Amino acid sequence: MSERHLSEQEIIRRQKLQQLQELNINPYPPESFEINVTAKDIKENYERDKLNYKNISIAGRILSIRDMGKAAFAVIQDATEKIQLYIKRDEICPGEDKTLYDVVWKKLIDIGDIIGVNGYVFTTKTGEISIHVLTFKLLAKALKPLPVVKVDESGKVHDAVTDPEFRYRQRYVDLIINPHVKNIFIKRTKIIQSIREYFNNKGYLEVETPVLQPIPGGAAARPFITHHNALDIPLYLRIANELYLKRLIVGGFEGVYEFAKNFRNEGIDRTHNPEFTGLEIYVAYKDYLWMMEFTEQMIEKVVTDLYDTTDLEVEGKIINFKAPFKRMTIVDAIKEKINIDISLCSEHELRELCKKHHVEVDETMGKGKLIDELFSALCEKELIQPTFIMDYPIETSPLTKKHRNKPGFVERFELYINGQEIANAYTELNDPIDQYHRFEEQVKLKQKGDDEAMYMDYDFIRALEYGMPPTAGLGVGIDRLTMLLTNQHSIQEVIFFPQMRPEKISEPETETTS
RNA sequence: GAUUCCGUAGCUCAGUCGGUAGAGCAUUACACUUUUAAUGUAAGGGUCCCGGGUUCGAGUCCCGGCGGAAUCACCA
Repeated sequence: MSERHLSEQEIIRRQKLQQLQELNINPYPPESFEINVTAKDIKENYERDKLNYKNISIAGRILSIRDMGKAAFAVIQDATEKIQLYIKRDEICPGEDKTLYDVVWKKLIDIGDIIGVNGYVFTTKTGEISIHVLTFKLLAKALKPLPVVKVDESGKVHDAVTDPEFRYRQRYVDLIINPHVKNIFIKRTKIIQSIREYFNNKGYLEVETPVLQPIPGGAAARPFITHHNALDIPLYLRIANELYLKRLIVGGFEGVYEFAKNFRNEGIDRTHNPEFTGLEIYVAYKDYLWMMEFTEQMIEKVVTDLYDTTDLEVEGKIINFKAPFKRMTIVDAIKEKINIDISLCSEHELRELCKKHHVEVDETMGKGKLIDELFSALCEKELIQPTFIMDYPIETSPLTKKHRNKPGFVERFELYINGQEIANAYTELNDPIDQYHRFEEQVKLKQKGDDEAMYMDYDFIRALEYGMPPTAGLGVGIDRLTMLLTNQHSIQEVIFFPQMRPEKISEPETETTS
């Protein structure tokens, strides 16, 4: 066991812990502390209904203390809000013994400690709704000092902890001291709840499908690989759940969806985390045109549930989420930019176009990929208002049904908002023979060295051979959608514990064991 | 993976030309019965991210590493 390096303040707090125990105060009591009110409730309703707040019980974490001789003020924060406490020595210590105030409160209670209090609500002479404390109880002693963030009269925040490394590694502290952070995550949950409600109201079934998959399918991405000892086989963490949900459509469910943690073994940046949340939904007897309406209504509902409006300011731009959204084919989107119909271009001409517009290409890229690159470079960033981009080239969409009247293209759309891809949807390919050939193409790509090409999945083909009804499917990146709807620039701000390099724990010098 | 920037007290940050390590908050002690960035007086607190190099002397300059951020690349 190595001795942990403790700061001066940490040593003092450990000494206080001992002193508390010597006073027969358990710093970590086991029993429940019953509360009957929240800080938010008090702040919102006390003025209207003062009689209801004569005998309250509330618990929270101490954020600041202002001792003033024989009385003191403190601020505690519960799950909802901050609220001020007023503590008078002679009220919490009515007898001769003033230990509880002079020693326990003034010496042994610190910022960061969690306490429960009983008392009544009143308004101070400066007009702040506060709790007049009659009794208090220590519920948990904090051994590490909490960073103190102060807000002045004008609302300006002083000494805010903004260091991203500190905030992400110690998110628990971030959530305590940066109230807006908590709000982002509450919104994230509301977004998911809103979507779930939308689906459930339509009678679709929420399901669970495997995270550990013998063949990682449904997307083009490098998987994480692991090993199952008992079966002695490799297993992959899912990169998508698409193929399993479609198997359920084959099985007779007519609407299934899943909020799925997916895993991709790729770079980490502002918009990518190795594990992220995808939502996928499949609805039988529908096509991608139906799915477009379904999607825009879903997005409009989510925004309205969240903000009671359909206009949102994101990165300084007003985005209007009122359905219907603009629709445009990928061919038209590019034509609008460079006045060339790329559906008429040969692969060689596409390559020249890419060069002309400084789009990096390599030999392995086919027609579909080149069109995709052109679109990304020329159009993507400018799609600020919600826009469906439709009818993608077939090469990059191996799970999508061929377009009903455009050879070489598929029935696929992506929804772009604020220059970001938010959703991706198809009329699903349900022709088992076509699907088999598409997989074969992917396998060829894999053999050429494309480590993101898809694997052949014979069981999925077998499922399709039993017959899958015509189906529309949709995938939504929940993290990206949350970023958009909470106006956050980085995915790390919408994931509680974003992936980071492990902290290096400096080991003190130890004797090498033989 | 490339480039740029950053790393100093528990937190937020200064640190000049290379010359004994600084402030505010927090902490400790004392005072103070309606304060609110409470106040007043005093005190303690440092692996200047790590390792080399240059130098009489390095928080500061150079090289390497570690960690983080941004941009780019990659990720349809």
